[in-house]
Amino acid sequence: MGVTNKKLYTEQQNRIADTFKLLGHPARISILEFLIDQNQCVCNDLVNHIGLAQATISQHLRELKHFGLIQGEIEGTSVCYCINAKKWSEIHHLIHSFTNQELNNLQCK
Amino acid sequence: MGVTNKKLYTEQQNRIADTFKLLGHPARISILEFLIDQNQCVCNDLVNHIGLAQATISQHLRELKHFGLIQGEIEGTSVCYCINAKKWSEIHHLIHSFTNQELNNLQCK
DNA sequence: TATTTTAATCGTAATATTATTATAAACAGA
DNA sequence: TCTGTTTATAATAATATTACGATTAAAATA
Repeated sequence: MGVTNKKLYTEQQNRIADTFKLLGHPARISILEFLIDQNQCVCNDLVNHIGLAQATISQHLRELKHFGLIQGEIEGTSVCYCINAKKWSEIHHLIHSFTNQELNNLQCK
Repeated sequence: MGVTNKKLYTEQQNRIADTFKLLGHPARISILEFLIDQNQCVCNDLVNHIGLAQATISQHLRELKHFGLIQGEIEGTSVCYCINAKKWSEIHHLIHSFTNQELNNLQCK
């Protein structure tokens, strides 16, 4: 138990859920907002801005990176991160296609 | 450890993350899609449709209900669930306001 | 070369989540 | 009333997530 059985769902359902899950932590929301605002930044900027331990920020950055939502470039001793605009757009459309669904004759009687 | 310190983030960031988190499981995506498609349904319909144990479906329904995204009405021995259209719309707008943000001069050099 | 800076990773602990079976409660119908 | 149906909840187990400190690795700088 405790393990999600992905075979019960369609690929699309898993894709949507995985995307929502990635965004389902305030640290990652904060990181993304900071990146959108600042255009780019370095790991240490986020440590100072958010107030989590460096290792924790690094862990969140790794998740965002593995998903392809951000990318990092080594610049000397630091790593410059920015959002991958293509992936951001993909995610936006995927999420929008789900939340934008029309509810027709709802309301339980 | 293992506990998210919500005080590090703004109310809005927590609200957005909580919303994404709620939607971050394929069973709940599947439930919502079924409800959108069928307009309304009963717990047992979902058990048959998804293939999880009844108690597990009930647990997911409870989370969606606590969030206000669905509502249930007792009808004899069963409970008729449907989506709360107002909350669905709120969530749609909240999420959209986040994912729709413009990325200006991105790309790490 | 030695030191400092920066970020990734390892090891670990606390907590949360997901799933199950068993049980209880509420109602319908024989 | 007794029985079956339906759903919720309790108890529990497995796994995932989040956070931290310590360590490592790589590059810049003294």
